[in-house]
Amino acid sequence: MTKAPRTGPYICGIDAALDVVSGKWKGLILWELDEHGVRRFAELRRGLPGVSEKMLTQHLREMEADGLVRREVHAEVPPRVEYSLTAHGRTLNAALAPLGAWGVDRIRRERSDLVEHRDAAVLPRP
Amino acid sequence: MTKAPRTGPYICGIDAALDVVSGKWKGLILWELDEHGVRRFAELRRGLPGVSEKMLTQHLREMEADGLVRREVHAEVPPRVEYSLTAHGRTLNAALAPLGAWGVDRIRRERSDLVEHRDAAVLPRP
DNA sequence: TGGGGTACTTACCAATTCGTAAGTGTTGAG
DNA sequence: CTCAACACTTACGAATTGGTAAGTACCCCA
Repeated sequence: MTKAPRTGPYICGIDAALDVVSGKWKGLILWELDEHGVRRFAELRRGLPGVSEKMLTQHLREMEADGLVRREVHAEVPPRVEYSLTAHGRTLNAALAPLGAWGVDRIRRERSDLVEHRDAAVLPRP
Repeated sequence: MTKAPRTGPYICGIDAALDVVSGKWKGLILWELDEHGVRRFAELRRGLPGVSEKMLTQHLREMEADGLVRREVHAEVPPRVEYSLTAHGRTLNAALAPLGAWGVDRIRRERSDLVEHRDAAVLPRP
């Protein structure tokens, strides 16, 4: 089933913002769409390694309902659906930038603190 | 039980940052501690209306393990435990500020869009 | 003697979130 | 004729997350 529509008002701005961003892939979806401008479903799928079709559609629908993502269906065959950010979605991405910077900094700290830690490389995207 | 230690590396900074902030009350805890500097357990409890003791301790322990919160126990009776932000925690709060501003803006939009909407007032804290 | 305040912990349960796998219907390529 | 690609939807179940309630141990105040 889809996401519960959140009962009760928000307590603060962070609360409201985290409500639309939390979801296993939403941050990445935002990033992909901001990077490429327009993406088709299968392109997003390939861009987010490990995502399932179910979660991708579910997240995209929620983000559309939240006014972050625009969904354009072209009545063709095979079907073509294009996703892009709305103006509101782009402002969210901008607001997330400092948090992303904080995150990469944190990753850096972790990797220098921990000695026993030689796994896969991290792509330092914002 | 407590939180699973997250398998696999982070994909990007947002990913890493959201990992430490997501949790029903963590944003509010950060805000409370930043606002007051130092808070005792019961003070935090009173500051977060609706939180249970279990969730509060659980979140505080996780945030301590993540290096965001400092916990000082004073060997007195009755017990006194003081919580405050570390430097790292304060930088996180700074990085969250734009997101908070985005959130209040979003709340404002919502409330002017929706007509049938006359419930409790929202405290517009950052 | 009884109640409230301090800071928790534990057990159990409910709700939410995520993953896996399969099915849908059409088209073009081999 | 068969299979892949497109963009999904549905059913089921596991994992994670959060809520409720009770118990702990000690003290102060009335």
